[in-house]
Amino acid sequence: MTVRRHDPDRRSRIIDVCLDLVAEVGVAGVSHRKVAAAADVPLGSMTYHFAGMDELLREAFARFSRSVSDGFEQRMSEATDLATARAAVVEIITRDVFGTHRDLVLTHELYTLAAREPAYRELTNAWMGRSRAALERHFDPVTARMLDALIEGLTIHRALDTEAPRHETVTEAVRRITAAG
Amino acid sequence: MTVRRHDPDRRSRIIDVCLDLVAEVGVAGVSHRKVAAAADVPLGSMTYHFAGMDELLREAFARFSRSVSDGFEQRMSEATDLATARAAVVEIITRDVFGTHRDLVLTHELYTLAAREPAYRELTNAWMGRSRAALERHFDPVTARMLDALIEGLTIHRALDTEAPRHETVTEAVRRITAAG
DNA sequence: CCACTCTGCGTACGATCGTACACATCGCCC
DNA sequence: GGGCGATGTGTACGATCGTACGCAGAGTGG
Repeated sequence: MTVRRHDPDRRSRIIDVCLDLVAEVGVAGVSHRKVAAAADVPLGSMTYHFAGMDELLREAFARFSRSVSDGFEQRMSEATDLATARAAVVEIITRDVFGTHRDLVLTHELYTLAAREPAYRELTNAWMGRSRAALERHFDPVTARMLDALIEGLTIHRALDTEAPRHETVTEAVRRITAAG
Repeated sequence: MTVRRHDPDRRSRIIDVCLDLVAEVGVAGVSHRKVAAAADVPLGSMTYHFAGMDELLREAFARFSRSVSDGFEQRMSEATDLATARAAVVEIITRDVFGTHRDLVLTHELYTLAAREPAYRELTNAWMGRSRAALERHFDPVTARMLDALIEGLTIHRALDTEAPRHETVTEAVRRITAAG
């Protein structure tokens, strides 16, 4: 016995596995036992590292939202002028944000939690704040707000509507919003 | 004993109570027992009227999405020209859609389910289809698409961001999207 | 007015859940 | 090298879950 006595990344690995599990079965479907099994750690390790499921979920979604924001900033920072900034936004909508099914599901799980519990709303607030800040490197604040909302709506409709908006539609929508008033 | 032998609206009442309960504690938090208690029906009545929790949830969200769509169509049907149509969209964003906390939470719960299970995606598809059709009474199809996405994004950001977009921002965003290309 | 069917209910069962807690093992300091 | 915190683990408990199932009444045809 006594395998893996020293496993310093265990806590972090649990968080990652928890995210994968949430993506698969939803917040409603996760349990300490399932996470423990998926992460290949004993059940007692859950209560040792996390005070409860809430703490684990909050840390998991904090990590998730930070990573998405990182990608967003990265993409926007590569733009140099209006044209490339517009193109970056289109890229974000059609590729980045919900590029994987995992990200799509996790985003909605987070929104659902945020809609009900203020603690999670802090995460979405920070997320949206960073998005807007990144957009404001290229657009005025009001336009950035609109763009951020447009990105949100288009990505959701891309994911949840069988007739996804065509690429030209996305490009045109970004053009209209970013057209000088 | 033997109270309420004849109770023809029972099934419908269970569905309504289930929606309220989901709004309160989330899909993750509902159970046959809690719904039964809230609806003041015996536990056995749950399995009698519904094959399982899935069936109950699906019917509940079908009812919810239909009622939201009804309100959307109602609001858009009252518009008579471009100006009133634009105003109607602004009204929808700033008042109707997530006017109540209940609607906000239920919408996200539904989206979360739809992101993972195709059965629920049929509901969101129908919902978005009806929204677009209502918008197309006043705008061309491509613009209707963009508008629908914009409504989605703005309502979400209104709900999940402490710094909600101001009313003029919403008006301006609608104006830009609906400006003739 | 009896018997039979069908609607609806109470309860009980096995599974699974979160959490607590006693115990094993390791690294370290004297 | 021997004791002693610190770290990590296994198990057991009470609660809650979905669901099945036997039974009680009400309605109805004869």
